[in-house]
Amino acid sequence: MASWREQAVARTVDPVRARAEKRVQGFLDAALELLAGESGKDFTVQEVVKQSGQSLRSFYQNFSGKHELLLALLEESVFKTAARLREAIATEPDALSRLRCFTLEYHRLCRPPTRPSSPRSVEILGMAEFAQQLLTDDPKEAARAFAPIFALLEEILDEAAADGAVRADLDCRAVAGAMLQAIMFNSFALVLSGTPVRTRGGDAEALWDLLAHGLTAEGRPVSDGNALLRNRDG
Amino acid sequence: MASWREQAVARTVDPVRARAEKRVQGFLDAALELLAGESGKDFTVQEVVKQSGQSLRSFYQNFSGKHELLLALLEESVFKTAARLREAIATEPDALSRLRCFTLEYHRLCRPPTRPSSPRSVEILGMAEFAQQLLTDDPKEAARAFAPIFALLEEILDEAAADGAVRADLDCRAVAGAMLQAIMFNSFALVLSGTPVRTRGGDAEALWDLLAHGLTAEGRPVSDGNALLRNRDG
DNA sequence: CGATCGCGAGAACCATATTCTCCGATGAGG
DNA sequence: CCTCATCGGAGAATATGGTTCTCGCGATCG
Repeated sequence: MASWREQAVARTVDPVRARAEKRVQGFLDAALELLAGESGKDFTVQEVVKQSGQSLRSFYQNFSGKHELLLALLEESVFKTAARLREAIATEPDALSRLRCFTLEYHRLCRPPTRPSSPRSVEILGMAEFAQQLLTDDPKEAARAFAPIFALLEEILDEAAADGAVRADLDCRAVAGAMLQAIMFNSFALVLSGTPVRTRGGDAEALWDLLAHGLTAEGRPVSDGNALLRNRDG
Repeated sequence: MASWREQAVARTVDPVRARAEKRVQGFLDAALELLAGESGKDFTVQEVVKQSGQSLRSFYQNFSGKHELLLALLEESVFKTAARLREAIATEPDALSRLRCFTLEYHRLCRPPTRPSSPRSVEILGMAEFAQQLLTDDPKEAARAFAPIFALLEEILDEAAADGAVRADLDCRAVAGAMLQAIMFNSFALVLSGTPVRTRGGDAEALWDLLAHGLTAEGRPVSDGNALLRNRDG
């Protein structure tokens, strides 16, 4: 085989690729800094370029456009988040507890920081708008981007179903989708109900309660951990 | 009282206002046509102007900007939708049936038409993106815009709670918010689960099943009407 | 009749994404 | 060391879409 040719090519190509990836990472980091900054989302390509100390041309050489940058950020964010969630649920004893833990923790990660100075809780935040756009404009890409978290949740659901912790007749795939969207966009629910931005607390538990009593076989006890639901006038 | 002065003023102002409202309606109708057209959302202000046969200046005289046009469209759409839902649930015998009917019907209205040639099912469709933006950028306005539908759902929930058809410890306001967002953005759930665009059918019932078993007291029978849930590999 | 106002036509302006053009630096080959 | 090609930096140019401004005509009102 003529692998010597490949080798020769590789010798020139590899360093180039390495530099390219460093550049890409530079843009990604710059974008993250801007997301973390007070300007929040709505950063412009020019800002990313300036922040990264690189050039506009470099940007469009490494990314086909802003869209691709955002997609890369989203995928990175989802990947890290999935890893973090895996850690978080690792210590839970049974499938139902893991399910609850997943719900509460992911809900927390999808929430804007209570203190604006919170330590870079997640980078997803500014991505929310883009994520929504992707979900409507490019379902295929969106599904791929969220696959890590989705797979994790589906795993847990399958376990729970196998354990008999949740109803056996559930379509785990469909339910995982419903749960993910319910958790990610729970803030919409709060807004729709006119809940002022404070009075935040217990909403994760309320969501879990709603989901759990929909997931749990009728007579079965539920690992609530608390009963924070209160009546409207209470 | 100096109502004669108001009268005098009114005599000049009223026709002006009337013409203004006709103009506004013209822009609204034009926008709806564009939404219905194949170009779908993403219409530009210029297109609306051209379609309406009016002038750009008129537009910015009647609307403070594109944002306000979209807001008006959304409010109109929500209002009509709420009315339609009220009709739809009117014939249902009990609160729980009304709840189920509301869920299925609103889900249907929030769904892109299965046949692209469906008779202008709802105008909300193209508004989805704007609605999301409003929900994140201007919670107060968003809550106001969706108030008609929200109020309707809360009514039904209160009735259901009074009837003992759903758990008594539910915070109806919070649950209404969660239900609305779950229904409106159920398409996100399908996308996240990687469901291809076909295979659509039964997802409204699946959602209702999930919600109902979370809303219904444990041992209580549920007005399912069907049991379309199937296992993933089924 | 004349002044005022509404509004059509469209140019002008601004912000952003995207592309293009020029040019210097760097590194390989002679 | 010299030469040349490629990489990539700086930033001008272009495209699009929202928003504002200017002009002028015609209707309406006093």
